[in-house]
Amino acid sequence: MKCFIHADMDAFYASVEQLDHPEYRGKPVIVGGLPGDRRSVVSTASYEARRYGVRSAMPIVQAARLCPGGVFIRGNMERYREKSREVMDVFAGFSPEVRQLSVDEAFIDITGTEKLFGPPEETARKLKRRVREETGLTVSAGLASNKYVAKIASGMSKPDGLFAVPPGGEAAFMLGLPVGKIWGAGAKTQEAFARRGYTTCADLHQFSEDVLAGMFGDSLGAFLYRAVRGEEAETFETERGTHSMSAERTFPFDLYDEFEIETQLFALASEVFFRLLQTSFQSRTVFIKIRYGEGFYTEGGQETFRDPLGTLNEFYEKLLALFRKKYRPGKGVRLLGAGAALEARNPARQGELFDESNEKQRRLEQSILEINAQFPQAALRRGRLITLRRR
DNA sequence: TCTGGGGTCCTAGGACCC
DNA sequence: TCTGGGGTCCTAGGACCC
Repeated sequence: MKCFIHADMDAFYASVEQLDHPEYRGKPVIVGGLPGDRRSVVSTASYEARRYGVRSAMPIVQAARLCPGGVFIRGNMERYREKSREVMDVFAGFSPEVRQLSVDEAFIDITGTEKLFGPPEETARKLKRRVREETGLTVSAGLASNKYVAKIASGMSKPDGLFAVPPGGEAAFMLGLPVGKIWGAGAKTQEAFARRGYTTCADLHQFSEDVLAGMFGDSLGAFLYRAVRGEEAETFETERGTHSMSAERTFPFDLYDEFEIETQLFALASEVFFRLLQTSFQSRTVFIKIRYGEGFYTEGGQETFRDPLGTLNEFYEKLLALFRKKYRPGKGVRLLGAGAALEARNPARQGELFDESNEKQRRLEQSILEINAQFPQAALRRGRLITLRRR
């Protein structure tokens, strides 16, 4: 019998802030932006802040109205990632099979670890204690015979709880839940449930897989059929790798000036390209994203080329061409994004990356990358960005 | 109350090939 | 001389997750 823990940190970013700043403990902490930050949203609200109605994804200005006395913090991803590594190290002490889902949660396969840590519930309690002792943070745990049910169970126990679904009790556990608890059915699917009058998993359980597929499409239908029965989600069974890399920025005020927009595009291209250089991937596909202030309307464009990208300059030129093709002049740009689809580097064609014409440019870009890595504060970038900073 | 940033996966249509 | 069918790659858009 398989046995999994889903471990999910409680209000992770806010908890790290309260750990690092004892004066914030017991206070409503809101990570995501300062009260005056236009267009920022709440990333994490501490449980104290949730009592005021503050929630993730809520605009910061709204959070500031609900909780004027709150401690507002923009956030420090570097620090959260560092803390995340500490937590994951603790998990690794309980099983070699740890599957990290995001910065603050993971599945831990504890199948067959009874001799080392005792029965599953005891193991989960030990894990929670170890996380608290070694990192100063609390974690909620769900325990079940498969990852999907463990994931839902951990959500039932927040904060700092433990919820165990007994083996064989998976379907009964799911059937008692409202459709809102189905992980993988978001706002749109919830609306579709509501239109049809479905409120609990039991309402969905009465349908065959074919009927669900007819209502929701083959893929979602098959997923829902399994989910309400407490069966493993197939997406958890396939190992997934990195397929793309991107950066995007929402501007406090819409941009209208084309030079400024293109300068921002260059900044995004630099970010992505230098991150790309630090991986073992190459890219032949670039993409952009434009969101207009008017109507919150978003459109994208992408293009695939025969040969992999060689230089930042080349990446930027390709993004710029796409942008000029898509952009509707005169419209205010709210958000701009740039990215690249990744593929394994082809060693046979490696030589082409270093062809004559690109070699000088590549060396220059590589040294900029190295200097930036060594002296982050130096921020050595191309002239175009320096111009941007002065404006 | 206007709605972040970084990702993955799915769908649907068109091009192209056999 | 009326236009099959399956596989694969590409593009655009959307749903969903934390």
